[in-house]
Amino acid sequence: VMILRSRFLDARRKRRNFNKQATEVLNEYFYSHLANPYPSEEAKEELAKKCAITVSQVSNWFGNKRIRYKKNIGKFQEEANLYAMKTAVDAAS
Amino acid sequence: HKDQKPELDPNNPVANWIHARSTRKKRCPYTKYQTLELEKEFLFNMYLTRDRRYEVARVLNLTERQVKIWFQNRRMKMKKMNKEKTERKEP
DNA sequence: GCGCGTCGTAAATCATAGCG
DNA sequence: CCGCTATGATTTACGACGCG
Repeated sequence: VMILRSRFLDARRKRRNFNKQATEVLNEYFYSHLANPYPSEEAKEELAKKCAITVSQVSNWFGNKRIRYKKNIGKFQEEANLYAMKTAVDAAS
Repeated sequence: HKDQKPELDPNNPVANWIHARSTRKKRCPYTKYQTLELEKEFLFNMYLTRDRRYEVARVLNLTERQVKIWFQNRRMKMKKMNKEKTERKEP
């Protein structure tokens, strides 16, 4: 019984990657708050709405992003520059 | 020649991300048997008495602290699952 | 003060998507 | 089609803080 249930729950691990614009929104927030990339509950709800995903998924994304960024800052440097530039352009316009 | 960013250290922003625990046990995944028994116990009751916790820990070769924390995490998981269910029906 | 509760998270691990 | 890694989700383990 428990085995059946655990298989059912594992089915939730069926996933799709988030679409490009959702990832853009999340990355924009992450890199524009790089000194403290911990969105409040309200900010998470707003991001969730903009990305058409759940608040839990937003939390998962930030958890994964923080740890993976920290583990290898170099790998993300290019991405960081890209989003820093983008937000600078947005601020100018 | 220097941009005045009061709160941002461009070379290592991670240094400001407070959480940096050093003396923590490495996570060790429990066996299928341990998880199954913990789930059965959870089905029996979501909250442990002290005696029950001692027994479960002894039988599964876990510490009482591990069993306590497993139940805390399991309750959080259940809460999350319930929330997801109700949110997919109401709005 | 102790002891166990929740909440949010780090870090490791899991499972698969999806690319080359 | 196949291996590999990127990615989203889940699992242990705590710190912070609350309550009786």
